Formats: sequence, C-alpha cells, structure tokens
Amino acid sequence: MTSRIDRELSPLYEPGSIEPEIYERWIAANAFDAHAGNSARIGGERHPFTIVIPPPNVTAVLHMGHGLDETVQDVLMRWRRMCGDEALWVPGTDHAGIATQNVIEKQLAAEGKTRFDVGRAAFLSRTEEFVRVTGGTILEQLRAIGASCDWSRTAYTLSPALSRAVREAFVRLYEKGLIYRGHRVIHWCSRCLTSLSDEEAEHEEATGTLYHVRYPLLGADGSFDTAHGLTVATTRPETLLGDVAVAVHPDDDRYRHLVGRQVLLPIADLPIPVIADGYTDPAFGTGVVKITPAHDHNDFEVGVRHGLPMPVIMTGAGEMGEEPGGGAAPRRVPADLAGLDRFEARDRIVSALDAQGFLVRRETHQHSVRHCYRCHTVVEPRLSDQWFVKMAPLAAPALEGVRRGDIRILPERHHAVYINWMENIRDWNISRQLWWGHRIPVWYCEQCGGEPIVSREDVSACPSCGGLVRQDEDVLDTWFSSWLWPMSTLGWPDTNSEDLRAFYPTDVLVSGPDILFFWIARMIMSGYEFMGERPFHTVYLHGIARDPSGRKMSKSLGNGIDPLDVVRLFGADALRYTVIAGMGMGVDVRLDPDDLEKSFTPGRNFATKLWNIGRFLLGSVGRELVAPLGSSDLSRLTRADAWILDRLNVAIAECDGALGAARPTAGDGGAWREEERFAGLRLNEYTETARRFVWNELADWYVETTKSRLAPDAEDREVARSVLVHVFDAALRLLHPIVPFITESLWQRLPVSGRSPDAVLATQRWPARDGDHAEAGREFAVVQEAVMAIRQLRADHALPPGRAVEVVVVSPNGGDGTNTARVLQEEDATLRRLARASVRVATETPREAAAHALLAGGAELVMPLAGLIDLDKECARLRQERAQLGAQLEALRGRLANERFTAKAPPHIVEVEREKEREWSQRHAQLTSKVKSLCGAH
RNA sequence: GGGCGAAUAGCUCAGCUGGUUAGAGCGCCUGCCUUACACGCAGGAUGUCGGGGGUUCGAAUCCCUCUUCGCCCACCA
Repeated sequence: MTSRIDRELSPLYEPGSIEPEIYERWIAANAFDAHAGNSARIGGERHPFTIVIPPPNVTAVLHMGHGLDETVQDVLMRWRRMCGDEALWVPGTDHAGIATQNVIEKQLAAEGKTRFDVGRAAFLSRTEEFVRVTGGTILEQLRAIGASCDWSRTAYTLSPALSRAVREAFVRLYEKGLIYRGHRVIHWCSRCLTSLSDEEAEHEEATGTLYHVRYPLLGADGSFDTAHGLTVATTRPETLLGDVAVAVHPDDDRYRHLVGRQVLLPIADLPIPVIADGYTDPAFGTGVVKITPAHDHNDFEVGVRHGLPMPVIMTGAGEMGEEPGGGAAPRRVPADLAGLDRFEARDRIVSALDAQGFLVRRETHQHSVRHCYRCHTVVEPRLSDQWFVKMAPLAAPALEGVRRGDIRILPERHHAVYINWMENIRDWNISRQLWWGHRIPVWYCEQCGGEPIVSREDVSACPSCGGLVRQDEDVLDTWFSSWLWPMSTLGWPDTNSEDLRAFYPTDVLVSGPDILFFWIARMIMSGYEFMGERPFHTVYLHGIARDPSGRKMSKSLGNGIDPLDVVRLFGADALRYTVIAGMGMGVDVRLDPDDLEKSFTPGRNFATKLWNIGRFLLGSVGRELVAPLGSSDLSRLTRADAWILDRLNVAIAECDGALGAARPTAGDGGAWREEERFAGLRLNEYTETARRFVWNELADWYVETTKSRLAPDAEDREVARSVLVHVFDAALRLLHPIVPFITESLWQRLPVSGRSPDAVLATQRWPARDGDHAEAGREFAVVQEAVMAIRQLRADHALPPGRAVEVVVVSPNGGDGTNTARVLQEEDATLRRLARASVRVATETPREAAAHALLAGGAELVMPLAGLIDLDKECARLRQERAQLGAQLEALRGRLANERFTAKAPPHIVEVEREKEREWSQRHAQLTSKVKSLCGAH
C-alpha cells in the first residue's frame, strides 16, 4: 500500500507538477465565478463579499509588491468563499496614462522618433496594439500564484464600458459646478510634457544652493547703483527672467521706505517694482523675495493679489524661452539663453550675475524638491490652463464616512493620516497633456466661440451655431478613471446593473499605503458622490516588500524578487505562506533577493511538511472510503482522539478570532462598532494558529500516537481512520486560503464518502467547531506531560534512542494522582511509542520500588532505572521546589491580604489570584508530602 | 516646519483591553537517516523587552522624557 502511494506522491513536494493542473481544475469547476442572483441584496441567500483588485498597470509584469497584495486578497476571497459568501473578486488593469505612454515613447525613441513625428492617431493605434498584444500579462501571471479572480468580469479602465463611466462622472461634476477650468501654476514635468497633480509631484530632500542676488535700486533718472538695492535669495536663479517684482514684508522696517520704488532686474535689464506682501518672511534669507508669478505657486498668489503680469519664460520642455504669443511684454529671455536647458541656464545666469557683480554670495541649502512620480524629473511650477475638480464638497462626506465608522482603515494609524489629508484637501488637476488616456469630453466651437460644450456623447457640430468644433486636446489623469473602479467595474453608470445592485458596496480594499491618497481616498469620495454610499467598509493597508537592508524593492534599484522565480523554485504555496505568515498588520515584509532559499524557507518547509503528513495519512488510511465521524460511536474515541478533536475546535476558534468579522455586524449600510473597528484581519496570527495545529498538534502528537492503530489488523483501525480523516479534512480547509494548491491536491485524494467527482476544496465549507471534547482532551495532556518528562530524562542521561526503559512513578500513599496513575497505565502503548518507556506505578515506598525493579527487571533495567530516579537528586530538587513555591505563595498571600489590592483590582483578577493561591497551596501540600515520603528515610 | 510609527532572542518579527514562568520562524548547540518527512525528529542554549523617570498591588504593555531609526504631509523664497 505504501509503495503505491510512494509511486503517486513523491517524498519531496513538487509544486511545478501539480499547480497548473489544479488551477485548471478550479476553472473547470467554475469555482471562482460569482453569481449576482445569489446575493442577498437582490433576493438571493448569500452575503456578497467583493474585492476589486487594485488594477495593475496594463503593461506591468508581476513583482513582489503584487505578490504581497494579491496574496492577501486571495486569502480573504478564499476564506469568505468557503464561509458561504457569494464571493466576487474583480480583476482588471489600468491603462496607466503616463506610464504606458512612456513605454511607447521609449520604443519610438529607439527608432529615433518622437510621438510628434508619428502623430496622435498613429501613436494611439500603436499603443493600443501594444496593449492588445502584451497587455494583461500580469493577469496571466496572477493565475500562477493562485489568484481566484472571476475572470469573466475582467475590466480595463480604457474599455468602452469604463470610458462611458468616466464621461458620465466628468459631465455630472461639470454640471454640478465641481469641475472647472483654471488658469494657475501647476506642477509640470518637462520630460513627460504634461501637468501633474499634487500627489504626482513627489517631495524629495535635496541639498541645493541658495543664491543671494543684488537687485540695484533704480533712481528717478534711470540710473542705478549696485551698491544700493535689495538682495533676494533664490534657489532657482534661472527664474529671475520671469520676475515681475520683489516683495518685502509690510512691517519690515528695513525695507518699508523702498516699497513703491523700482529695482533693476539683472540679466533681463528690466525695472520691476518693490511691493509689500505678508507672504514674505522677514526672518528667512534677506527678507526680500523675488516674485515670479508664472513659475512659483506662492508667487502666483502674490501676483494675483497685486495684479502683476505673469510672463512664462520657459518652454514646456524646460528650455529657456518665452511662450509664443506671450503678449506685448518686453522680451525677457536674452538670445544667448534662449533654448538652453533650465539647469544649464541656471549655471550661465549664475556666472553672469557673478561677473557683473550682482551675485552677493551663495550658501548651501537643504530643501525638498518635487519630482515627477513616473520619470523622476525635477518638476517645474508653470502657469497654464488646466481642468480641476473642486474637492472640498467631495471630501466632506468621505471624511464623515470614515469618522463615523462606515469605513475603517487598518492599521489604525492610517486612519489619522487619512483624516488629516482630507481636512486639508486641495483641488485636483485632472488634465494631462498626453495622448494616451480618456480624452476630455469638452468641445470648443471654432466659429461662435461660446461656452465650452461638455457632453456625454461625441460632438460634431456646435449646438448653438452649427459651426465646426474641436475637442479639448488633453486627456484625463489616469486616476480619474480608477477612482470610479469599484462602481464602474460593476456596471455604473447603469444603476440597474445586476452586478452593481448585487455587489456594491464592495467589502475590503486591499492595498499598500502608497496609494492611499492617489486612489483610495478618491474612491471613497467618488463612491459617496455618485452612489451615495461607501465603496467598501474596510481598507486594509499591508506593508511593502523590502530587501534585507530595508530598502523598498524596486526595479530601478535592482533589488526586486520575481514571484514567478519563487513559484518555479518552491511553489506558489511556499510564496504565499511565507508572505502571509510574515504579514503583521501593516508591517513591511523583508526578503532577500540574493538568497531566495533562505527567504522562503518557512513556506517551503511548511509545504513539504504538509505534503508529507498527507502522504503518510493517505498511505496508512488507504483507499477504502471512510465513514463520516458523526456516525461512528463517539464513546469509542480514545483520549488522543478526543484531544485532537478538542485541539481542532480550539484552532478553528482561534482562526476565526484572528480573521474577525467579515463585515460590520450592523449589516448593509451599517457602521463598524467601536469594539470591532480595529479588530480582525490578523493574517499572521491565523497562519500561525493553523500551522501550530497541523504541525505541532496533528503531526507531532496525534499522528505519532495513532500509528499503531492504523496497522491493517488493528482492532481500533476504523475509529482512528475516521478521526484522522475528519481532522485532516478540517485542517486542509483551515489552511486552504493560505496554501490553496497543496491543500486542494491532498483533499482530492481523501477517501471520504458522499463527494461528487467534480468537487473542489476551494468551494467547500469552512470548518465549524463541533462537540465538546475538552474534558477527555485534558487527560491526554497528562500523557503528553509524562512523555515530555521522560524524553527529557532520556536526553539528560544520554540514553540511546533505541533503548527501552521502565519508569517507576512513585505514588506511595496511593492517594495523590490516582487518576494520573490510571491514565498513564491505560496509555501504556502511547508511552511506549512516544517515549520508548513503560511506566509502572509503584504504591510501595521508593526504596521498595527500586528493589522490586532491580529484582524483576534484570541487568538491562538497573542502570536506566537508577539513572532515571535518582533519589538524592530528586529529594534535593523537591525541597528546592517546595521552598520556591513557599516563597511565592507567601508573596501571593501578602498581595491578597493587601486591602488596596482587593479594593482596586478588578474582581475577576482577584478571583484569578485566589484561584492561584488555592492551587499553589495544594501543590505546596503535595510537595511537602512527596518530600516527606521520598526523603523521609534519609 | 507639522503629523505618525518603530525600538522585544544572533536575524525577521508576534505579544490585541496592564495579570501565572515574554513566544514563533530562521539561525545556533547536542543526539538521531525511529518503515510520512534530514525541507525532518527529539532535546537544549540565548532576552537589563532602547536609556531614564513616573502611575499601579502588579508594567514589554499606560504616562513623561531622552536616544536612535523609519514613514507621511508641507505655500523652507
């Protein structure tokens, strides 16, 4: 029998040979398909449980960040699916405007071309083709780690359906006055040639130079004197070409008399006014600020307040130059600087200032500089026309929803971060000067030049004059489509959509904390705005993948891990187990890309162990179907049987506790109660409990004690088979969300009756506690204690492992521990098996016991017996133990006698201490009598 | 500049509302190829719970403070 199993199941788990086949089996069984009709929200009988995947970029390939993210989601999905929910995991990808456009532009660059060379239409069809052919690779890769997505609902942010949602959202917000065209300074990436939102312009600490530049005071006659004037401090001297004023604080006595006078702008050779504005900080630098309204956010505000001109002195590509058609303003950019890159121009201008005596000094300066989040180019503040979403009205309900507990954010610390951001929210620049994305649904009439036409449908002629129209050239921020994701993937704006009614609001949003503001906060706003309801009730923010030195794993650093390498080497389950076991709430996961073996040892070892437990069990249980446990006579259960059933109950309860509530107990629309708000989803705890049960309890103890009962001729074989199969079946269910492949593979082979041939573990029921075996289970704990004590003695005395010994348990007065004695005698077989020891309970005095053992046992037993029960040593030990316990007991009694303690400690604690006192004094009495009987003769 | 978090065994981390002797994995030491598993089994060692103060009958856990790291936000010319 064993040999047959050996042929089928190799001793070393070989994931590569079973995983793809098992995934196919799940697909064939439609295990991941969700049916709207089953949702209780539209008359079905199951709770819906929905997760929408954070859509990876359509051009992305799987990296460890996805590995973490999708594993967490899959664990939750599989858990809820087994709990009987109508579980829907919506997969999909994001068209990722800038990122994807960059990929194609790089291709073009390799051919020596730019997007402008090929033109918009050709560029778009090329990008579409690229996405069609290589896009969605990542979704294929997700199958390799076991993701149980409903692939029939795969979504894409640039699909016709989702594009419709985007237009609907845009038009509605426009009609409500929440989308507007703004002329102001925005973040500009001179490499991507587009504006960016505040979130897309990332801060980064940098050491720069603060240049002090003298602007000479102009006399009434146009003369100027470099020795007199104002000194401004700037980190971006190239922008001085765009200066239209210098500002001082209105209360600054040093400069008050100069307000209203003019200074000479060096290089450009222009007179500019000295103005007073409260924005200036007299304590910083020289207390004088140059005002460049078109290239600085603050200066823009100052410019607006003072009605100043706002010349743009840089091209979109970051080269010095004035905007074509920039008006009648004087030329500001000298010919020798025109066309120079801004950083080159900076050097040239600094040299020129120095040469002409305008540069007073330079000092190093620590400040933070914004960079493009896609290409890392230094962002240039730049005046331009953009579309904005007015955020305050959208933020209000999103703020309130989280405050009220409609939505909880885990771990708790992110809750405050969210609130803080929302309270200080700023308007969102949503237009991008890109080609790849949702074209802004706004048309302008070439003829009558009336109001912009904002429309859900394409517009071909001006509705008022019938003239030619031209669509806005820009596209929308990628996040303007993904912020609709939980609704749009379910059918919105069609509010009659069955999916929308069945599955919205969704349940848990799983993500890294890096996109809390980019995406999550905005989904919450759009959910309340467009659906009038939260998009999900839980935000679970996990840690990120880091290398051993704590650096975030990234492609550019080259310290990433390809999850598919891990799958190839150790299997998807090893990957998943390792990641989930290390997934403390919000804690980063550290892995070593240079030592995958070491990094994934926990998962690999566990998978192999589980495999071997299964291999042994299937081999020894045999093929014959096992009757369900309930039908066999419960009274025939051994102590070990009862114990493992009890441990199973405990494990189930602990796993349930660690995972927590799937949804607010208040039900649909209800808020989280305070006490449940930050509880649950402790995946590492769930994993550890399941591991402990199957490894340390089932394998280490139960399987070991049960081996003899599984012999073909053992009379107790049927009961043992039943219990073993029952318990292992439950263990596989408990572990399935974490290690789905190996559990499915083993479960398929379990010889249980009444199973349909196409059944899969993925859709079986999550185990529930059953019966109460605690009492009988406690008796087995006595056996365990004895086994462990004997093993320790054996190790202490260096007895050869094969040597059987007899242990005399002295119970002289026949009173103490009679139950223990009975249990040990009845469990003789267990003790022989696990400790290679037979136990004789002696009721005579220790000396008599020793003598009898010597007489009866012969030479073989003398040595071990004398070694095992060393009367002198034992006596000393007992005396010491009694003394220690006596001292502890004394302290405890002192505490209990203390009035402050009994008055102030909570009653249940006092009760615990009283119980402890009773127990300890009992033990003390026992020890005293043991010491007396054992050492009395000495 | 504002906010938040972390510091527990050699390493990575658990330790949830204060309550018996602070745990796990990996690593280490000893002995075992015991007919499922050496990716294993049995036994073992290792902690001033970052420093200092405080609250309490009792503190890894609560408060204050210092030190060291990390993260987020920011209109630091």
